[in-house]
Amino acid sequence: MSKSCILKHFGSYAELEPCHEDLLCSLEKSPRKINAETVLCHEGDIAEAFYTVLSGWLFSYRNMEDGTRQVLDIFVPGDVIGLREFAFTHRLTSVAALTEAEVCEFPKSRMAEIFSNSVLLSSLFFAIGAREQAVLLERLVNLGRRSATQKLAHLTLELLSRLERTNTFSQNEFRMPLPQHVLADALGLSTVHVSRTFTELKEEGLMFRDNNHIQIPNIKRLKDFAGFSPYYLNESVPLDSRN
Amino acid sequence: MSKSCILKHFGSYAELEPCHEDLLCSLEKSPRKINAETVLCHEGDIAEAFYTVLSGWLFSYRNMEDGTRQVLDIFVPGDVIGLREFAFTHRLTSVAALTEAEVCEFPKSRMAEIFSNSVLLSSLFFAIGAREQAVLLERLVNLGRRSATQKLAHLTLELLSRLERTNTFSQNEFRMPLPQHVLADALGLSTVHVSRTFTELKEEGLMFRDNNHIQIPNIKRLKDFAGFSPYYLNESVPLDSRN
DNA sequence: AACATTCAATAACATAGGTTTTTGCAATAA
DNA sequence: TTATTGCAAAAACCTATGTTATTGAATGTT
Repeated sequence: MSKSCILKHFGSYAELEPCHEDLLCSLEKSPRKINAETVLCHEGDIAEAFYTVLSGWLFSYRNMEDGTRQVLDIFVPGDVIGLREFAFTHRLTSVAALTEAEVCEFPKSRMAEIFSNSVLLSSLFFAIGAREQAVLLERLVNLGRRSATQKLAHLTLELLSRLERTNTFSQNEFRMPLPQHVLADALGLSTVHVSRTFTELKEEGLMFRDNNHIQIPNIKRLKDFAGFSPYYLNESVPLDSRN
Repeated sequence: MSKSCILKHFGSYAELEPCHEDLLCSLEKSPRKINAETVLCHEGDIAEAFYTVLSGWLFSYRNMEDGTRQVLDIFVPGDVIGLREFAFTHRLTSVAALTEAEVCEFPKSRMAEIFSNSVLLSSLFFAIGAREQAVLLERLVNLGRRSATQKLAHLTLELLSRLERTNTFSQNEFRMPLPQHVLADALGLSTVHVSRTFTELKEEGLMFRDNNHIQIPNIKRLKDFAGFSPYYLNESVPLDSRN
């Protein structure tokens, strides 16, 4: 849990000057701890704040009328939760924690402040929103036109790739604290089929999972298999740091 | 084709003053006509401009390695094409016209101008991006957790709802110029199954289609059936018009 | 007219993934 | 130790949707 995870995250998109850093840091005041399995907010609640994720994993989801559920976002440290609700009075999804986590609440109204004080930070937030769209887009492709094995491999690679933006680790293994029923709800599959799919990936030697621990013996092979190209996560327009 | 479609569209989100209108109108200089079936830009191209849609329908898509295709956005008059590529140097998807259409190109660099000149317009563009996210989110739910009939009904209702924001018409019928293979690629289905699904909806009396013309005898019944709630399209935060 | 092309409907058959159920294995509680 | 609970694996069976083909209607082309 480094001092400012959001700084590290935002800083990976643009050169930040002290004035920007101060403004960003002020969005991480008074962190709040939440336990695993705890619901942070509910679909339909009044949405008056965003959250930055300091540590831990969270996810957003929608409960369907037929008792089914769709998982929509997975949040890791450095992410901002709820940006899209800037345009809405009520929450579009519920959000819950997957692990113990720390989040910092900051009110929507602070966005106006950002828009009026800094062109760079305005651009930066706009760019973050654009990247969120790119992630959703890729998930749409995943759900629409890939097989269960590809879906699972692709989502795993997406998460690994996003973690690599701010962390470095052994490249071919990492912890992914998503139980199979959450993966199922994220990929539009049944839990049983997620299990089958893991054993299939294991039998193919593409990917191994043991108790949330993922191992990928040959990343390139898995990427080819899943049709994963990371440019939608890692390529970005350099933003100018004046003002 | 009214004089400024984008004004009408943006104006439905916030009270615009003359200075904002001037700025927005300047994004609709020199419209360019494109024919149906024409490709406007290709995935991987350098992305240096957005487009506003003056008239006609377009769609964005991704061609997959296995010859398959995923349709990602459907654009109608008033929409902005390519906003999400603000954060990328290359296009994430290809875009093509469904009907004869008119679009206006404006360079990405104009966004900086907007960010530095008007807090209201900054907020507005941010809000448009947020709404685009909400649409993608709902599509994710659609692909992940709904049956083929619900998917088709839901997408139809989404489009009707979006058109109603700036147009008014007979409420239960409209023109939806999407051939079945485009619907299939948007919903992750086969063309054959889209056809089956239309006849099923017809047999249930929920929805009729003849040559791109859609009729919905009982909107409420169809919305209930599809699990469609329009708040993600029509509810919005009022934006302040100072500056 | 004759022909080609596109789009949609239909049928017959194949399969990926869903459902239900049983089992095993940890981790925690009693 | 013995229950209890929560995941995950596996098996058997079911169904929604995919695939391949055929046909017809509408439209465009020569």
